[in-house]
Amino acid sequence: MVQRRPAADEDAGSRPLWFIPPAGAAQRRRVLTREDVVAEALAIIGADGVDALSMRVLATRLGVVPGALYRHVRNKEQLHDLVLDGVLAEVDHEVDDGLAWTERVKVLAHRLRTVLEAHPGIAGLLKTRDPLGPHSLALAEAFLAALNASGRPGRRTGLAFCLVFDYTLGFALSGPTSVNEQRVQDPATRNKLHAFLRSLPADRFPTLVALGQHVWLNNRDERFAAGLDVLVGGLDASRRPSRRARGHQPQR
Amino acid sequence: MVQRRPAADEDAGSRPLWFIPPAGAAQRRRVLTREDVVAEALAIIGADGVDALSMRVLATRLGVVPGALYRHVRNKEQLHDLVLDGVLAEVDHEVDDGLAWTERVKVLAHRLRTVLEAHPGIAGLLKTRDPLGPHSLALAEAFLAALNASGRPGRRTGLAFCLVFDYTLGFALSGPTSVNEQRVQDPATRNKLHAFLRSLPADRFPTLVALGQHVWLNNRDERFAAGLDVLVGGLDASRRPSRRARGHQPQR
DNA sequence: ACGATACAGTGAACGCTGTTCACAGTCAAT
DNA sequence: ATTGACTGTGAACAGCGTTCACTGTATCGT
Repeated sequence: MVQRRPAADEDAGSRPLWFIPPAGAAQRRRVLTREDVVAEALAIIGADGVDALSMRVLATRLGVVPGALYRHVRNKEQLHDLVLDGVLAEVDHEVDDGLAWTERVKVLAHRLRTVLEAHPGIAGLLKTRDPLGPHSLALAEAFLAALNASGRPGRRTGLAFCLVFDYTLGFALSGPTSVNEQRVQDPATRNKLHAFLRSLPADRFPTLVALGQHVWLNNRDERFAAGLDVLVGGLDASRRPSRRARGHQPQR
Repeated sequence: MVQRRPAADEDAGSRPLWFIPPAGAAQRRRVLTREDVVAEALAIIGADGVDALSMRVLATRLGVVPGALYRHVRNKEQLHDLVLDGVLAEVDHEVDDGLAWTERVKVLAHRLRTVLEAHPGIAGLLKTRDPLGPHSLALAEAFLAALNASGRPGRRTGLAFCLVFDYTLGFALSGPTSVNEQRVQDPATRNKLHAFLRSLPADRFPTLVALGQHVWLNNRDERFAAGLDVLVGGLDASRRPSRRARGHQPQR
């Protein structure tokens, strides 16, 4: 991060220093590797969010000119993909087999949310780009295995997987740094917001006036947990397509 | 869109044309109004998505220099807010009161998704910015009213609202134009993807190998409908906190 | 041991973005 | 008729992702 260019001067006099780094093969020639680039990108995102990641600041922090990055990464899109898999690697996908499948799904979802929110902006990348890296696949495997234990047919398991994954991603996407959440965190602005809601014309927005203060709350954790409970509960209730869970057929 | 600057020359000779436009008061002076700007921005987004909306192309299409836009809009963020409310105005929030609350919620969610996906990228704005414009509030009122008819306490209705809204937004966000979906729409690439999934090491990814082809499918409509059914079904089952729907408490 | 070769990094440029600011021109009111 | 308010102009600033001819160095084959 400080001086990238190795001080080759001091060794110019004494000819052979072949001894010191025999490990690494073609490692010594390249002062910068793709791993370095991705690692520094992860550091930037972890510190200041994904918006702070520009090729220029990344290059500067690596002590290099912007164009040099393109020797290791095709473009910023590919950098995003690499970073994405690096982030998903932080999600522990090992779960206790003794737990019920519902609990396993919940644990995994909570872990995924935690990691995503620790890297602001990452969820936005996951929404549009596909998780096909090794770590992404491992996580998908864990989710699928848990859901598969609920004993539904494969096609419905696929739908359930998409549902849980989409929900978690969507939730993490409007992270705690969004305007939405910031506005609700500060008690003063939250009170002003509640006052605004109550001041709305009661004939046009009766339910908003009455219940608005229950919607805009500083309760991200509760919201995620409650939503996940409803969701997994719904999945549990629709394991076998009984008369209650009609309408799941792939018509249309 | 063509010649914005009015031909003021032809009227320079004959002095008073006070007769023609007495309507509009201070309307004639301004050749460009905020409504014009927002309308053109909506047209751009509707045609080419939110990424195609830059101040420069917007200004060009209005026959104006980029800086002129800042007379009507504080910055691009505010433009996004205005555009957002304009899009949400397209969602019809009238629903038949005769329907069950579950059906009303589903109808509203489907309408919201349709409108959001008709304007690629809009869902991304909704996730971070708050919907407090008049049309946004009307839609929130409709959702809340339907959910409130389920007879749960106010606090839980608020949670249910967030859940349904977040789900719909999250789903619409990874719209049909995302890489994820594009990859699955073309049968050839979809088959390659399925082959890749089957080719994974079965000892590390057993469930993925077996069920992967049920996850990556070209079934957005089915996915949304099925997810919404599970979700609303879960909400229906948890109306009264019975022994089945335990774990909704705001612990942690 | 030496010349050929591959290649990481350089520096400069291109075209794009959002935004600002002094200025010009025009309309409305005084 | 003069003043004042205000919209649109033109140019600029700083930053973005990306490309490309070039340079220097480290490695390989002879």
